[in-house]
Amino acid sequence: MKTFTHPKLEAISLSAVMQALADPCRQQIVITLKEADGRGLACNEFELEVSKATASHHFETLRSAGIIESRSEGVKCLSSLRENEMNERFPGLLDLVAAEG
Amino acid sequence: MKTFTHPKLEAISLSAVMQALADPCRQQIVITLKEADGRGLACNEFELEVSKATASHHFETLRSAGIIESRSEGVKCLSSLRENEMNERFPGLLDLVAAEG
DNA sequence: TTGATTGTTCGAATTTCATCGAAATATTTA
DNA sequence: TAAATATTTCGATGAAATTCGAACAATCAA
Repeated sequence: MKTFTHPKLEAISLSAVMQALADPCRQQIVITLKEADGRGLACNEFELEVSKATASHHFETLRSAGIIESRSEGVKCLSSLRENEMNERFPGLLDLVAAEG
Repeated sequence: MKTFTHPKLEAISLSAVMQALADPCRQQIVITLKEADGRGLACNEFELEVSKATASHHFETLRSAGIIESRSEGVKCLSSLRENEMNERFPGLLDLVAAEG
């Protein structure tokens, strides 16, 4: 069973977050997660036009930047937005991304 | 006399803006411009720890992303934030950067 | 236990990015 | 006109990011 690590709120850097959110594929992930409204989504619930290896990389990028959190559940990996924390650290930022969807 | 081109408001993309703002050196430029409160600043008024060639590249990146505008004045190049336009297109985004300063 | 499903990790190819020194350009000043 | 100043452009380099296929690992279902 794979476990994921997530940075603490204070350790989240603007540079890493901006970098992560600059990619259209990762923006799409954030938009889809926002629509899911807190429910954790598995990788195949995102309509991404990249290989699973690439998708996995994008989730890792968003996770290490502090934007999403992931947990294993059975054979799946459920991801969700760290929306409250992101709004505390960078108010309004996720909304800007969602507004592009 | 060098003239600069600036993208129209509608042509400003979130990806390009995020990408531009992900770099610490460019964040510093934005912070300094915000403090200048609308006054155009020449390159040497920023305390950047990079060569002039690199600095020029960073200004170009911010310019083509739509974040700053530049104009030649004599031998200098004065840059300023496109703050009103950025606040219209991506409300609050520049403030998030400034808050890191 | 065999197979199907889900996702990660590895290794490699390609592209993009940050950086610099040197040369070029434009403007002002002497 | 020559020198000084401010910045861009060029060409190169090394580092980082994106992408993929293939191999691997874990779980579930038959």
